[in-house]
Amino acid sequence: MPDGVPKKPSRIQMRNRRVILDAALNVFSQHGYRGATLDQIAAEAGLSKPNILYYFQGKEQIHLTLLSQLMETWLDPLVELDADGDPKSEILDYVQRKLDMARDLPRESRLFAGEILQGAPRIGPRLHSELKPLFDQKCAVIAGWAKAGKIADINPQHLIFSIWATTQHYADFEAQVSVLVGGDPDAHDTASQHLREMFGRMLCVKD
Amino acid sequence: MPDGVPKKPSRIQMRNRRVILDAALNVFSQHGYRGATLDQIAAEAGLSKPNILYYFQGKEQIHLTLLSQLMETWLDPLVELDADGDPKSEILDYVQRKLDMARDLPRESRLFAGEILQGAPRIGPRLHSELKPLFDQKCAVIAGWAKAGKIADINPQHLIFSIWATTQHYADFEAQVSVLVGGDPDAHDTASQHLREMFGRMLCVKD
DNA sequence: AAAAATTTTTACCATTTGGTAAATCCACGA
DNA sequence: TCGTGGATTTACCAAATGGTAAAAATTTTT
Repeated sequence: MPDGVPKKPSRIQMRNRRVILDAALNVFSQHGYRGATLDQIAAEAGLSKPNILYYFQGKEQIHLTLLSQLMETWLDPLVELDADGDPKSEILDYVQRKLDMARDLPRESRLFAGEILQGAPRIGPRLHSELKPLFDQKCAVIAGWAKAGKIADINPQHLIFSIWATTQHYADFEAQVSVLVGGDPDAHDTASQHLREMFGRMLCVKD
Repeated sequence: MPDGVPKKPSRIQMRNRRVILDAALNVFSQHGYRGATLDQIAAEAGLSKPNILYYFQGKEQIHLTLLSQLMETWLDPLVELDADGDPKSEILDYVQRKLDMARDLPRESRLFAGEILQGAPRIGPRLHSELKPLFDQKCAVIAGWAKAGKIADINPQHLIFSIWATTQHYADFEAQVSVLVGGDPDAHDTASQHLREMFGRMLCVKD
């Protein structure tokens, strides 16, 4: 048998790994890294603690696996921002994709927020190696649009920060948002309309 | 001696309480509630753990004291939003005050963010009793300005959310921001200019 | 200075928590 | 059906953690 080549995971392995990661996402996103316990994760997954540790080397590895998987999903909307598309609608569509993600993946959003809030102790390196290059590239695209007069002359970096901040706010600060605008079933659409209006105006080229 | 009337705290009590709360703010804001330990707080404060517990009933009370004190500071910029002032500059000044707070009180911002991120388990009641009434009141003020044609017809609730999100982002996501725009000494001014531009455009009454 | 009150330290304790060793269970191919 | 390797449980453990009791030290009051 060739060494170093892991054999393909069995059906049970596939299922349990997924179950554990899903349970861990619930617990980590709600309580943060140190606030989460293996017992909680095990209970949520319907498995025993030693059984969890049969599939993952430890608590940190579970957390790291989640963050790694998340990275790709998280950057995807920005990857899709097309330099050859219509500038204004490219950016507004990006806003919409991020807002939809905050609605559809609030646990992931909070997991990421918690990690950054604590100084990115575990995902820091990937911010440099993965996020930074993509960010710089897309900033250059936006700067190009601005220079060409296709959109207003704004600061691309801070524009992206504002998009991240406003969209993720609805997931990360949901506890506060729900207190202040509780029970509105159309909340997502209202937010979408508001952000479209805001960033639409921001990008308009003034005469 | 009259019962229930606490005598005034001594000089030592005043000093140590302040020292402990400052140390706790450092630790809680960096590691979150459960991630923080009394030993860490004690070390940071330069006191022994039992001595900490001589001044506060327990870990939770320290955290709660911090959040309580923070509430006032946190709402202050919004309190100052004046219904009788010039609408556009009132709002832009509010943005500026919030951004300055993110720069000057990043620990407080992260403490608050961490609490909300985890579902506001300890400060939840105060969101209802203190934040909500103020929020509703100021939303009404802004709605009045919009109705009177003094500013664009925007959604006041989501406008405030966007202001909170964009300003606090610089404190709460500082680990990410510093990776992406590292080492710019004028970062705060650049952000200020960007937000002025963005919210200024947002509020302009279109013809 | 002596007494009283407050502050600090020393020495603990019970529980929680991440993790391990080894025995047992079980699915599945020969 | 029986053996085998993967999957699961049982029974632990050491360290960390929030917290306490009581003695000792220090400050304040008389």
